[in-house]
This record gives sequence, structure tokens and C-alpha cells, in this order.
Amino acid sequence: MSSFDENDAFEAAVPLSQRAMAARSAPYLDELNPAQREAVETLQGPVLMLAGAGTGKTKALTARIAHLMNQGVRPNEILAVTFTNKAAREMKGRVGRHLGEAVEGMPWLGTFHAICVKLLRRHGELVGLKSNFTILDTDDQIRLLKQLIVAANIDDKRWPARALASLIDGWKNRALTPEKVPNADASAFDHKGTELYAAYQERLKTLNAVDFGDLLLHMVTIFQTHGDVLEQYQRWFRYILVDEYQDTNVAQYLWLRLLAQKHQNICCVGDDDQSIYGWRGAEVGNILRFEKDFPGAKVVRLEQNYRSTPHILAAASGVIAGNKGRLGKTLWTDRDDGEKVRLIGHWDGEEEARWIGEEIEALQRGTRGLRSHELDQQAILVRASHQMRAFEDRFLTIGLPYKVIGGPRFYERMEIRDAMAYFRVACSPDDDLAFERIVNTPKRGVGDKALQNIQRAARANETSLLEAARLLVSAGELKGKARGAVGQLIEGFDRWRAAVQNNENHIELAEIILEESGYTEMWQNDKTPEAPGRLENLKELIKALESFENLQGFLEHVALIMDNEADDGGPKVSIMTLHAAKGLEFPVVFLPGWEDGLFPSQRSMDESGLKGVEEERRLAYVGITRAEELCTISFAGNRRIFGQWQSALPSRFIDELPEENVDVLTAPGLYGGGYGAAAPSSGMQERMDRADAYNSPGWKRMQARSQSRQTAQPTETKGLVIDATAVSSHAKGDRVFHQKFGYGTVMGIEGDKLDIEFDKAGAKKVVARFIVDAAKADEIPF
DNA sequence: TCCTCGTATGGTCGG
DNA sequence: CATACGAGGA
Repeated sequence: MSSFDENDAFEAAVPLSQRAMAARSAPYLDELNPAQREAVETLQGPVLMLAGAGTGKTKALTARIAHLMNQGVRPNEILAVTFTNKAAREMKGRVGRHLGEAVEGMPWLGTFHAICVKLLRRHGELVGLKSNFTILDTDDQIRLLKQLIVAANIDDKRWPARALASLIDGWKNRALTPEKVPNADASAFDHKGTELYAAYQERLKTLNAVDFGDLLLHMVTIFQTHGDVLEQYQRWFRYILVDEYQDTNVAQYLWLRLLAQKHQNICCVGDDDQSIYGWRGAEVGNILRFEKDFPGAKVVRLEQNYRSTPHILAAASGVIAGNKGRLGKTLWTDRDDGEKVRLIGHWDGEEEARWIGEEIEALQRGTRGLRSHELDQQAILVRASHQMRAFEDRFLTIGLPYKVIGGPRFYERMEIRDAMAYFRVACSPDDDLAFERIVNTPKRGVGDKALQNIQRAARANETSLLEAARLLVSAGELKGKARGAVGQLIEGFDRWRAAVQNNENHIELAEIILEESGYTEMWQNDKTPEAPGRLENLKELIKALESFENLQGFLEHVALIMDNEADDGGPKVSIMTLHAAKGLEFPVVFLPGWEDGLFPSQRSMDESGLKGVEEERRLAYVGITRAEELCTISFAGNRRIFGQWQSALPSRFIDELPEENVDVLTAPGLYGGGYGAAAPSSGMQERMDRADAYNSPGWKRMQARSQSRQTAQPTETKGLVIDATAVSSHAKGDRVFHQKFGYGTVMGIEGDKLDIEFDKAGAKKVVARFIVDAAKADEIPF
């Protein structure tokens, strides 16, 4: 990453300040280029570090922290905020390495949300919260809102809770409490929006709960209304660092400004070209306006890119140039040219997945005339998570190891949420939402009626649901089956709660809770194919408890951290969304699905027009700049969406790739031409012209085949002839063996694919020719 | 109260 | 295509 020549040149050309001289021996400074060094050494006053993709931003940030400490600043005087847990973790690790010791000493390095939780636990009473408030996730939030909508006699079909949730989130992102919602928004949600918002906040208060947006909103409110508290922290946090500043929303911006007002020692790092979170309230305006907000701010541009080849860089720059109102940076690199960005069109999404799979294997073996790359050096970045399926299907059938990053989250699985609900009630008995979730899970004969009874009693006596249930049980007001079962459940919670308070071993306790409540048993008795997997997940959950001191600590962690990173064994190809890829880099990157409507996404364009397209374009920029050596963009002419075949045109962003940095590939034998062959000798603009493509013979042929494929029963798919005997040689219930997944039982047959419940790997769909009878498994020399 | 089946309906992106 | 929900029967 670094070059000594550079530093020599710098030292010769630029007179060093005394401080720099004094710190000259510090190794973290020697590794920096001039711009990075300036950003690191300007400790006093506001600094905006405009850091392009791959310009060593994290390095500069961590060096700055190290430098602060070197100058005698204590770790707890530094407030360092990031957006994602991933970024926080990485920074912790890097700072730790700089200092050569544990970073326990940096208590205020974390995400906005994590830091706000910490503050709110201390000062929550100023907004009516007890310090043990619970944090609702999106699911809880929606269910709560739905209750309120129904209670207000509004048709929740026409006015869905989801819509209300995003409306309220939007207000919270803009730091608007119910009283502050502008009149212009009064007509929102059938003119009931503001009213429902206020009701929701009230409800949260009585539940002693907050949602994600509240974490910021409440802290801003406290800072604005309690000068003494604000001042305390202004004095405390002498130095503030903010990562990904382009992604801050208004509430976060206000929060930062309030804290930095006094000493103005704030260093914001960001890249306006990588602002991709507008949909959740991010305001690029915050970064564009920095110099106005903090007069006298020093702006440092990091423009030397250490990550990508010139072709990749130029392609990315070409695309992003289409955006207006940028701060503007000119990225450069001294690396060798390398490969051009590769562009290829496919017949449909499955072809695309097949081609990419083969390409990945070829690159792994090094048979493309290119450097060979292990699987963990390669990544597929998609726009929308549903695109991942095609790749998973394909990779499963060819046995290509992959991992999905940020896929369906572990903690969002039903069984995990259920188990967590038990833990939540055990820790805080008035967590009504959690109680409601599990009071009839497993089935205890508590139906709608019984639950309504409990809720009525809770309202009448102003108690939690648990206490209300206790009353009803002892008063004998619950009927038959429910009575004994609920009584038993309450006894259980009393016991478990006592155990929590006695600080008994929380891991054993968790197991006991799941055992005694009958929850584990419920899944053991369940005969659906998912059940074993769910039990497995529960074990996983128990294992996760090991790294925490107690249940409360664990619950807090889970509320804020939702990523799962169970990673076992060998190298794997990564599949993730473009959003999840921000901040990462890979030698080899595939960018599939560049079709208008998918990318840029139709929805984004419909909802936000030009602004939407610009954000999508930044997403394209982020995608391309993830690649170090080889970047391959592809699109498919046809894709099935909702089970319907739909044809699409290549993305407009493809037109924006500079011709001289792109190699147009043709996929041999796919559809005898198509885009690549339409006009091989002319320039790329023409070759890739969307109107031309639409009228080209290749396109027509694609259309025609698209029609026939909808109805036809193709005997040939994906260029491979299906072996009829392979299909018929397995029957439902057969024991079979698969090289990668091991032994399993055939649950169903669908053409050439078999639904198999593997003993170890769970339910999978696998092509028949990869399967042998279990009895014959030993004979096969794998 | 529970369970099953049918229908409708919807799919960015995350702390 | 997948899931979510409502209606209806056990």
C-alpha cells in the first residue's frame, strides 16, 4: 500500500511542521502519503477528509486516532462514530494493532446507534424512559403500528403498517418529534399520520421501549432541552471523528453538530460519490455543506487510489461523471493498466449465473490467461437480494463453495426470535411484546379470546401482560386448557427471573428456559423438513451466549447487531448486495444484472426520479470500485420475476462506461450473436446502443425464444441434455448420497431437480445427475 | 382453538 | 415464486 519513495519526495518538497518533526519517528505517519498525512496531523479545528474509493481512508482515520493518543489525548476523550458494526469492528481492530494492545480503552468508538444506546441508558429518564428500556426491531415496530391502526378503525389493507412505519422513520430521520411534523405532512396516511405517530410514541413510552430511530431522536431532544447534559458531553468528547459522513441523516447531523459546537474539533470522513443510503434518510447535503457549517474547515482530498487498476478506475469515473453537483475528485493510481472492464450479455438470468460460475472456476484454476484467484478473492455483487438465488441454485448444483453475506439474518429467524422473546420476558417481565409473542408458542390453548382477556385486564389494572395473566389465573378467569398452561408458564418465568437475578450461569439458564417452556420439544415433535435446521439454530444461539457475561448483555447486543458470520472452513466465493459491499474490496468482482429497471431499479426511479437515478449511479460507482484487478459487468435479456418471464434492456449505466476501458465479450454458443455480434467492428456505444440492440436479430431471436420457453417443455436447458434415466432412477423416499452434502432422503422430484432433505446440510434442490443411491456411495471413488 | 388450504399480493437497500 | 393472510372445517 505504501511507498517510501513518496514519503521521501514529500519530505523534500514540503517543510515539515515542528509537530510532524517531533512525531517523525512514529511508524503510522511514515506509512502515509502527503494528503493522508495532512488529514492526520491537522488535529485542531474542523476537518473534512474527502476520501475517494480505495484511497486509504480507514488507514488515515486510524492513524489519526493513534496520533491523537500520541499527543496525549486520552482514549475516552475521543468520540469515533461509524455507520455499520463491521466498520466499527474493523476500526477497533486496526487501532488496537496500532497501539499494540487491547482497545478496551476506547469506550466511545461505535455506531451511532450503539453510542446513543449507551447515552440513553444514562439519561433516558429525561424523555420518560427507564434505563432498562427495550429496543424494538422492525418487526416489533410493524406489529405495534398495526395494532394502533386497527385500534383507530382504519382499514389496514388500504393503509398498511409498513407505509406508516416508513413515514414515521422518515420523520425521525429528520429529527421531527410528533409536535414538530410540518403542516405540509398533515395529509399523510389518510390525514391520520401525525396522530398515529403521537399515539405510537405514547405507546412506546408505556412499553418502556424505543425503535431504532428513537435512539437518535431522543438524544437530540435531550441535548436540545438539557443544556447541562449537552455541555457535559461537549467537554467530555474533545475530539470527534465521523466515518461515512455522506450517509448521515438530519438527526445524526444535529447530534454531531450539538456535540462539536463548543470545541469544533470534528473530523468527518466521507465521499459524496458513495452516498447510497438516501432511502433511509441520508442527506448528501450534509457533506456538501460542511464548510458552511464549520467555518474555517480544512478540506483534504485523498485522491491516490491504491486499490484498482487504471481501467477499473476510469470506468468508474466515467459512470459517476454523469452525476451533477458533486464535490469532485480526480482519482489516480500508479498501478499498471491491467485488464479492461469486461462486459457481457446473456440470454437469461440462469445463463448469466452459469457463465459466472464457470468463469469463477476458470479463474480459480488460472486457465483464462489471467492470474489465478482463490475463491475468497472473488465476489458477486448484486443490486437486489433476490438476484442471489440464481447463483445459489447454480453453485449448489456444481458444488462451488459460496457464502452469502448479509443474507437472511440469523436473528430474524422465527425460532431465534421466539427464543429471544423468552429471554426478554425472563429479564424484564413487563416486555409485553415479547410476552405476546410466546404466550401461545408452543401452543398452550391461548387463542385470540384468551389473549384479549389478558390485554383487557392489563389495561384495567395498568399492569404488564404477565401480571395481568397472573391475576386472571389466580382469579380463575381463564378457561380450561389455557388456565393450567398459562399458570405454569408464569411459574416458569418466576423461576427463570429469580435465576437471572441470582446471576446464575446464563448459558445453562437459557437451555433450561427453552427446555422447561416446551419450546425445544415443540420443534423436536415437528415433522416438517425445517425442524432439524431450527433446532440446529437454537444450539447455535446457545453457543453465541458464551461470549457474553449475562443474558441482558446478550439481548442488547442482538438488538443492535444483526449480522451473522458463521464461517467454516475453506475459501468461498462471496455473494452480497452492492450495499453490503461498501467498504470491501476483492481482486475479482462480478456485477450481474445491469438491466434498466433492475439496476437502476425501477422503484428508485419512480419514487425519487433523477435523484433516484443519481443514487443508483453512485451504487454503480461503488460496485466497480470494489474491484482490484478484474471487473466483469453483465446483463441478461430475460429474467423471471414473480414467475413471469420479462425481458429487459441493458442498463443505461452500460452506455456510460468509457469505450476505451471496456472489453465486450461474447458468450459463445448462447444465442448465436446478440449484442456482441450486432456490429462487431463499430464502437461500443453503437454496439451497446439499446435501441439498436432492441431491433437487432439477436434481440428478436431472444424475444421469440422467450415466448416459446414460457409454454414449452424444453428437453434441453442450459446446454445440457437431461438424462432421462437419471430422473427416473430415484423415487420419493430413497436414500441418496451427494458429494458435497452427504447422505439424505428424497422428498420430491421436479423434472431434473430433486428435493432432498440432507442429514447434515438440510433441505436442498439438486440436479439428479449429481446424486447416487446411498447404497452405491461407497463404490464411487470421489 | 387449531390447522389446512386457497387466494391474493408483493420483491431494493439496514441499524 | 414465496409468503402472508383469511376463510372454513376438524
